[in-house]
Amino acid sequence: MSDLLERLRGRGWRMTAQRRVVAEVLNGDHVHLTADEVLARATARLPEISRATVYNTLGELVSLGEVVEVTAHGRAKRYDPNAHRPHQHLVCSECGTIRDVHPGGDPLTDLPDSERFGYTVSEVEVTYRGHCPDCAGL
Amino acid sequence: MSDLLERLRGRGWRMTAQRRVVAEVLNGDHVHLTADEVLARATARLPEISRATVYNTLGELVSLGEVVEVTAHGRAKRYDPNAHRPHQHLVCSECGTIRDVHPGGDPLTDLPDSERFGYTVSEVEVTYRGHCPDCAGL
DNA sequence: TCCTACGATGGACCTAGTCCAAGTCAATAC
DNA sequence: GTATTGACTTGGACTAGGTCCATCGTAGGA
Ligand SMILES: [Mn+2]
Ligand SMILES: [Mn+2]
Ligand SMILES: [Zn+2]
Ligand SMILES: [Zn+2]
Repeated sequence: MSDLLERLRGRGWRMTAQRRVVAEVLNGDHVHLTADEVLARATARLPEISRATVYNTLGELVSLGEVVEVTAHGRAKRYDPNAHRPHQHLVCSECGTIRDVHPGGDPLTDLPDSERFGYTVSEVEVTYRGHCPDCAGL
Repeated sequence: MSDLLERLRGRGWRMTAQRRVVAEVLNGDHVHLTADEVLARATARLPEISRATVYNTLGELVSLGEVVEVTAHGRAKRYDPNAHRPHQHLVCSECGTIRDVHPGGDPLTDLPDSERFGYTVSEVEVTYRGHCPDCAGL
């Protein structure tokens, strides 16, 4: 969405061509790209963009809460712009394909106080793993 | 436990000094070591053991289901010998300390069929993140 | 005791990601 | 419009975590 760019400008983000293309590449709702995939797509629009800038920009978007990092069992992290609707992920352990899933209820509240050991718990990441229809005929 | 070694021998595992020390190092219930930590402790007992062997052995223990891998947001994987009692993890995002937690119920059944998209879902990993008591005074 | 297939070794290699000194430019001020 | 400047970008070196492989060693069966 271009209102992502609006929001960022409103937060005092200095708008550069590089940041714009990274934000554009992440446009959409079922996007789970690796940093290298973001780089490839950004390079198609702005050939001189560098890897370091892609990593910097992704890191900033994450700390602004506009993008969430999805960690994937030994593979490269994926960057998910769908940060405003909480959801979880279903990953094919064969080919790595990711689907968004929305189980009911907040998994954070499933953790009773007696199991928190004085921690301030602020986040929970749930990853379901299995085989996608394509990989099922293993 | 030494009955881990028993079980492994029963499965036809060829018993070597290296495999024995790796299994011994992983002895215990609240153990979440990285491969490098396993290597360091194994080296203390058997100085000539190699990094490759530690990785090989950990990989085998994982595929035998005797150890589970815990992935940790950009840090090194951790190896958890507590594979027979299902549990989840609470991680301090500051210092990386891990606690075992046992929320009630099977999180796998929380995912309705309508949210499975034809996948054969076999596994779920839940990671709670927050600050441990020591790191709370940030 | 001998044999051999399975396991161990160490060093090269790889991928994902971080860091840095130097150059560039967006935004503000005039 | 021009000057200024600190924030942003760059490419390449660097690191951590992990894999691969040719060769050597040995556990366990005959
Ligand atoms: Mn998602
Ligand atoms: Mn554990
Ligand atoms: Zn698949
Ligand atoms: Zn901590």
